[in-house]
Amino acid sequence: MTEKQPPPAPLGLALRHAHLRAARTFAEELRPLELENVYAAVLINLGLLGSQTQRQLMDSVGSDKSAMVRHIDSLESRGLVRRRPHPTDRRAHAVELTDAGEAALAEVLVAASRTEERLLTCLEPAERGRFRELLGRFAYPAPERTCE
Amino acid sequence: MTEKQPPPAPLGLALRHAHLRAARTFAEELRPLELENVYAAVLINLGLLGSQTQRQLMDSVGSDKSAMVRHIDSLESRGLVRRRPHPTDRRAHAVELTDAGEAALAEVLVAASRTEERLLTCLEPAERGRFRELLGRFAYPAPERTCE
DNA sequence: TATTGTTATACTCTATAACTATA
DNA sequence: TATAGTTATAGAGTATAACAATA
Repeated sequence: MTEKQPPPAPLGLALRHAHLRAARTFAEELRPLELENVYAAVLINLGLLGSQTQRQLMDSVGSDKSAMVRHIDSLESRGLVRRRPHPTDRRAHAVELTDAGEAALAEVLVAASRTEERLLTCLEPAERGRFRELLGRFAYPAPERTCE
Repeated sequence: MTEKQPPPAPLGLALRHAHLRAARTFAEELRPLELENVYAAVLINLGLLGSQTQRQLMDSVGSDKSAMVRHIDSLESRGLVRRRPHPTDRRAHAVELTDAGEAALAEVLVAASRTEERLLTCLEPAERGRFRELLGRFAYPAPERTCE
């Protein structure tokens, strides 16, 4: 096989590898909790932002709406979240953490911070904040015309 | 629903959104070619690195080995790649681009560079190289003990 | 013994579309 | 008319395991 130095990987491939690496590390850290990455992401979002509609959770977690129905079903059957009537929109559900969900979230946050610590050892301490900041703007572009 | 300012997203979630955004943009640019992202990634890798085993392609594209079998099957049935006997390892296949594959690759590279241009408009020109560099080290950590 | 590629399985996600009840 | 949530479907990916040929 040809043995060349790998040229700079295409941006999309680098993002795929970065995401795979992060997802695998997170999955390892979550294994003792018997929680999958997506479920952990839902709990984290509910913890950060409080009660959310399924629509909001879709957007913040990045799953589509039928997947989100199943995720909430699973989390609800495990007693970690509950669906409540939305106070102003009768079509929507307000999904919120139960007490068991709050407890699970605390463990998830520990797993998440251990994950980030492991992932970021690749970068110099001074670079870590810069990377997060650039990644944040790349991942969540402001809806201005500078960013289509 | 609670209306707080979103705190800095967890690293893993930001990577997921970043990858989703890139994958969707790339899929849009690839639509006229009737090629899916993974197939394009295989072609790009073959173009960059020359003939590769399926094992090598798995690693560089990030698919598992049974998925890679199907990808190569599809690309081969479209006449874009061919499997050749590996010169030194008789278990392995040397996967290489056909002439039609080289032609398709040229179009894929145009789509890829348009994609990157669109994606990176979120960042100031001066930040783009920095982001790629940090992302590259994050995604492809050197196998030293500084990076587990 | 370990690895490359192949096949098969079960499970999950994605994309799509319909449907309801609301807005 | 559009949206939130639900359900159903087909297609593709993932994870796992087995297997043959070869290292």
